[in-house]
Amino acid sequence: MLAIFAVLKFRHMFNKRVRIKELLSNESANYQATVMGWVRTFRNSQFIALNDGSTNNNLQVVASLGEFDEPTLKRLTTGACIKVTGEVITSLGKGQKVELKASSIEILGDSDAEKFPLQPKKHSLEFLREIAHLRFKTNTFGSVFRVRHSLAFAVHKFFNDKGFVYLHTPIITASDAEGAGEMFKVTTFPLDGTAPKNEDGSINFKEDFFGRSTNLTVSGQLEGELAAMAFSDIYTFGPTFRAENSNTTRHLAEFWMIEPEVAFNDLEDNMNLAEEFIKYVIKYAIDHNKEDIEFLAQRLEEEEKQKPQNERNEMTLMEKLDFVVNNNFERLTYTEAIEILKESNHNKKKKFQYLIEGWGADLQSEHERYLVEKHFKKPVILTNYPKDIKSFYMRMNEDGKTVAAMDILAPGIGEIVGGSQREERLDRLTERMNEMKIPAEELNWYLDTRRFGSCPHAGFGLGFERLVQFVTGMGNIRDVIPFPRYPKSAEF
RNA sequence: UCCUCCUUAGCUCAGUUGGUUAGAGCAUCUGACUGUUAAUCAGAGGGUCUCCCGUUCAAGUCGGGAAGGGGGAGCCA
Repeated sequence: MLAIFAVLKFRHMFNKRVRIKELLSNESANYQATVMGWVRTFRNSQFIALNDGSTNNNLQVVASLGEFDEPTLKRLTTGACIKVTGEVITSLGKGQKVELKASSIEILGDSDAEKFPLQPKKHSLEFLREIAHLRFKTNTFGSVFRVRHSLAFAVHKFFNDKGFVYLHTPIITASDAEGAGEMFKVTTFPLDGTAPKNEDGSINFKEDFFGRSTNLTVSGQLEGELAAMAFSDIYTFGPTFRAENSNTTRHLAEFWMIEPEVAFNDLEDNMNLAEEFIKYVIKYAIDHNKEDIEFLAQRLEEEEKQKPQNERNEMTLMEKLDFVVNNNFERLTYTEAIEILKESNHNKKKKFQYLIEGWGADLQSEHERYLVEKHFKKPVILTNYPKDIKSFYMRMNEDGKTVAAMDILAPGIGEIVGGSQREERLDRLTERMNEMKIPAEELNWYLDTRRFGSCPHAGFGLGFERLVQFVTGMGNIRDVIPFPRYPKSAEF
């Protein structure tokens, strides 16, 4: 037994390192340790600020004068990767409690200081976006992506703890009838015009890889409903794709979506689930990534100082998150929202670009922002929208005019959740599909849910990147996904 | 896709009514110093002013077009 342990121990020699986060949180001193990481700065030919991505806090490595040769010291440039062994001691300087007094320094990877684009100074987010393959090495993106990880983990923990089944819905789909947006085509046909054609000149997809026209998914909802009709409680969490020519701070062509679907839930259950879910994952991030969120909050505060007084946020990032976790979301119907907007001074003084005149129109983002940021100053759940501005699968209300839909609007980013109670009555559903010219034959499999043991059910979709934006305070959605895809951009 | 603003050194930005050799801070390099905290001090190198066309004796500066980027809108998550 002992021998086995010894072998295992030696086999992992190279990785017998201490993470910097652990080393710094353990305040004891006077022990030997090995660390590996990347040089942030090298000051005074003696002090290396070393970072390994476990935290934004750097470990101060001391290379005492005269103990290391000049060629080695020359290679301690910003960005270089090194392995250091030495003694952890109580720091002789003031900026940190402990530091590592190096006895050996090994250069694992050089970094040419004249060519390495990251410097020990502030960079603009636009510049870092151009070098997205290197931006993980900065404090801001270190924090953003550690928070993103925590939120993703919390998503699974929340649903798993509630007994939901995590369902993997297909990324390549055949249905293009959902109307959720423009789709990316998936084909193995050549693009030089030689693809097989039908007599009328259209492409003959019968000869394509799947024997039919296929696309990248825009939503896993319809497939999710199939599984909810058997498991009762399911959720999906995966990539979705929209080929819309959207150039905004809150749209991506490739983004991750969370879509729970729950049998026997009505609209109110659905709202309760969504609200509980959002609060849970935010709380999880606060509890597990306090340092990162505080760093991002400070970054945001400095950014805010550049803005004129009236455009600044009243709350800090941490206050905003605490507020969301500890307060109920405001719930009101579309009809009530229209009344509030119509009677608002903003509307009467004609400050809206699109004035609210009556019932039935879709809300513009200026209206959503007014409700969330000016009127209620908290997240808002809007329900029971006019049927004409919503999807075919949403459940018709008794009034025959509205559907059991709900949108959750968050301060700063707008719509974060879109959901509904689904239309479980086959006759009503097919009627709506006819009205909206949705080809029922193509969705026969979907309609089977209503033919064989249909039941009331509800679900929602939550844009994961918008959630990450909300929690990190990042203004542009392109900065909360590692490798953003958007019109004219698919680098890395 | 529409509206709007921007593009000058590796980065962040100045650049006057069009006028000689286009500047600063940071970064980089060289040297000094050595318990520093985005170290400090001294010096040096670094520019096809995004590209194309035009107006002019003369364009970084004015006009037109293109490309790229930011912000806003629409579509939505």
